[in-house]
Amino acid sequence: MSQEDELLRQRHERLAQIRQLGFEPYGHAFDYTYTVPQILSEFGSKTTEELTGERVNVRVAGRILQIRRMGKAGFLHLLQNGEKLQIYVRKDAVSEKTYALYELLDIGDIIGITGYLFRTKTGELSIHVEDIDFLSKIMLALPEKWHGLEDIETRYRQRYVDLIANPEVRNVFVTRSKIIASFRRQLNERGFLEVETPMMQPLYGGAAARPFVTHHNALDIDLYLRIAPELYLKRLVVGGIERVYEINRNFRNEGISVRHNPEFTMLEFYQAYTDFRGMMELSKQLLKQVAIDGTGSESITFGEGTINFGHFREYSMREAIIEFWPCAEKPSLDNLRDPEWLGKHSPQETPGNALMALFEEHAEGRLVQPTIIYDFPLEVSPLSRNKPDEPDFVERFEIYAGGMELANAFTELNDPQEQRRRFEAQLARKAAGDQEAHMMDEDYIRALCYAMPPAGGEGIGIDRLTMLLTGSKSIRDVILFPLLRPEGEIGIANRLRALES
RNA sequence: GCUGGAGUAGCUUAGUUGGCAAAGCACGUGACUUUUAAUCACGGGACCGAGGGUUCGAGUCCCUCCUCCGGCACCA
Repeated sequence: MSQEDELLRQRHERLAQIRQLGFEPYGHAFDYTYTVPQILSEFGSKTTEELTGERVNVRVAGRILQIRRMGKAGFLHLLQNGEKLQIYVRKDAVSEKTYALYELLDIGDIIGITGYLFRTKTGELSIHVEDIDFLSKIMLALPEKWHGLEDIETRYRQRYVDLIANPEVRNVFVTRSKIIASFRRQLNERGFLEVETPMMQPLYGGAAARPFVTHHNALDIDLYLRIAPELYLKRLVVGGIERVYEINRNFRNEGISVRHNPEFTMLEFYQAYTDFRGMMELSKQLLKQVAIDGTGSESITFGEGTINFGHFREYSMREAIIEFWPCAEKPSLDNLRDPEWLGKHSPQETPGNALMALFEEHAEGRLVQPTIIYDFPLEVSPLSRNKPDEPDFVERFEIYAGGMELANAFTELNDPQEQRRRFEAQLARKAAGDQEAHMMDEDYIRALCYAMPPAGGEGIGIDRLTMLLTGSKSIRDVILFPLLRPEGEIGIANRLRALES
């Protein structure tokens, strides 16, 4: 018999013994008076004398992480909400039935404890157990206590085991939640309305990306999972929702990397009567406060250095290319304005695309400290307003930190004629084979024909920001269930069935 | 898609030039009523990712495939 089948059989047998003792091992409520973290924060500083002077009775539930049995007594560690508390069971302090249950407990079982707080000889705050409720039975073996679960594939596939074996993983997702809560609070305080717009769209747009396609049976139409909410949110600005935001998933049918997951979370917000300069100011305020709310400080450690969200450098795209040019003979601003020079230094088909490619090649990865890059070429910005004094460029900026693009913002294009021309240019690119070119969205143009107020808009990648604020090197570490290939036969159903026969 | 690396017991790992697959934790039995990776004794547990091949003999060498990780490409 294999090890795993042997363990299953042992635990199946123990389940029967627990039932024989009169415990119902699944699905009944347990009224606790404290959680483990509450006990630790409330009584963690109490002395032995204080705890014995005024006895503190508690009822606590949790998962057994460790058992140290010593004859007619034993110590267990309970895990709840990412924190551990020791409990102490001794034969002469509990009923015969409770002690019999204690002897059947496995690491990983979930139990409820009734008892009182005390400190052990070595000073550890613990619960002196008076009664045990059995709440749920583990059937499989947890990873070992010292190294925990290290296999990356298992950690992602079985995040539930990862969270038990590596309790610190929980902190990443606590921080992620704080980041999102901070954006919500800050935007709500500024009068922004949170909305939800379609994730399944008959036409996709608002970004350059290939979509996922799905099908609605009753209507018999193909739908696209959205690559961005942008065009819907701007329809709402037309409709008079002058400050609007959405925090939700985007789906892009492209490669996977340490910075890319096919579904990812984006904050997009739009504000009427401002422009990209206004969005810059707002971004700085939002990001600084999010860093504080998420980590307690505007300055965070990332890799070997620190990143300070209290200060943002600013370069035009051309300045950044010059600043970070890899060799001593740097190009001049005039070089970067010269289509011929750009054509010689990049295989891209247009000067704007060439400039963008040079920026991404030389500058992007080196923008570790929060940096605002502004002045984007028109060709890579189909939804941004032109710069009045330089019509081949647009009023757009991106924010980089930790060598990654975090945010993208611009003065929204609200001229329907110009928007029509931009869509037509995209259609031409699509006809020429660009699979990521935009589609013509006539309803969106119709909306602009009802007049959209001038507005600034911005998108912030929540996953990447979470990476920075939690020191995570891979986007998979900030997504609970990152996309992996299907696992294949697991076989647990067959093994459970075999236990019953 | 291209390219480098990894896959050995439930977990974490070792495995020499090709020669009987090891260890710690976990598990089982026994001892132990304040332990801290508890301790002590004994025991069970592996189709070495899958499939082929070379060989008297393959965890080890060769081929194909699967999964994961990193890089490139694509993208935010």
